[in-house]
Amino acid sequence: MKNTGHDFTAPHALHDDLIAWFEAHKADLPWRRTHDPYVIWLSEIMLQQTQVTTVIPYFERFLERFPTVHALANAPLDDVLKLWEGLGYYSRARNLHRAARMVLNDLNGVFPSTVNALQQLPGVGRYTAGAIASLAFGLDAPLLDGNVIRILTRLFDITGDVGLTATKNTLWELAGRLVPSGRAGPWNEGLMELGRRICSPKSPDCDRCPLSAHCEAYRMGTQHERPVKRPKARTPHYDVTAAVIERDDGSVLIAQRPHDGMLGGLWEFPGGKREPGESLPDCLRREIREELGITIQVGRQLGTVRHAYSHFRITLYAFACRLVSGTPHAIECADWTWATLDELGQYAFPVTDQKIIRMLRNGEGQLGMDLWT
DNA sequence: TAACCGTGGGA
DNA sequence: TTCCCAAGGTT
Repeated sequence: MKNTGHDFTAPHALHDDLIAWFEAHKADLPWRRTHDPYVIWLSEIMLQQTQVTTVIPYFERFLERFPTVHALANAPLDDVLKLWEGLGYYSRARNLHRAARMVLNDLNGVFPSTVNALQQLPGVGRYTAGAIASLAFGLDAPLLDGNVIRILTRLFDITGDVGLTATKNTLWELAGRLVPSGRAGPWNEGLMELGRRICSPKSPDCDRCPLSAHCEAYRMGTQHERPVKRPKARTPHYDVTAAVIERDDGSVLIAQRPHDGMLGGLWEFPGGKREPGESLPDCLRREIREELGITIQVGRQLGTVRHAYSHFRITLYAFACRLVSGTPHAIECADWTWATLDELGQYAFPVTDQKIIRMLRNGEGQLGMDLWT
């Protein structure tokens, strides 16, 4: 164990300074109006790798539609994904739904109330378990997220690479020793609020920081160099095609992605990644044949969408297409259907396909007879 | 362990 | 434009 030279088992000005600042400056966030473990749980899942301002409208809509864990467990997964549409990391929605059913079926509807029991729920890791335990149940549990990592590496001027397990273990151990008995909730939440508003990654506002007197990095002038992390590799780029296959009645064909993997369970215009040397129409015809077992004619290009995912970038080329032969049947997709432009709103789409839909609605990509003349 | 998993905002 | 980053978890 690394000796930080501090004894945090006794009351310490660090705790009082942070909690006093938090009580004076904390924002009025929707999930701070309750201790309902279901509500805290929902907020923590949504807040994983997602900023507060992004989460708020999703949180409000979700809670209105699913006010209790019972309501969530009894809903179809497709309804949950629709409410998650655009929020990203969709495995969170699938795990949330599965966990709700576990609470109902395996735990008699009683939400788990210990760190270990919470961590048994799918989608709940060490951080989220600590957050629910301390914020909903008032337990003396630590948590370690990006904010707390930043604050602790600065407070104690920790130079280890935070991507390494050894450094993470040190930080978890430190976070555990720092939790003030009986005040874990405001302490943990105060750390995250401080990290978000004052101890920011690029431009920490040390002049307004209630902890600057305790901060070793501030004393040494190294706050901009903490935390230490190794740079990540550049992301590759791919060309991707999408087919807007229109029937005579104006409906278009959409396919549901497999429930595991990227964007699992969401709907999209069928298509896929272009192989080296392959033309865009060839790519489209191949992908549609492999996905749905049909042959299409590729018409006019409707537009392009550029998008950056976590680990790669794409340029998506959307084409107007017609069915030539065959009957669609699910091969590499989970499901498929024909839908009119109005009906598309019932399905959950990734943002890229939402942009294609927007093109169609704006008339930028006019479908119909003039495609072929 | 390291790769994978989305999206939007800010510098 | 490009890069980083955000109340992480899973495999």
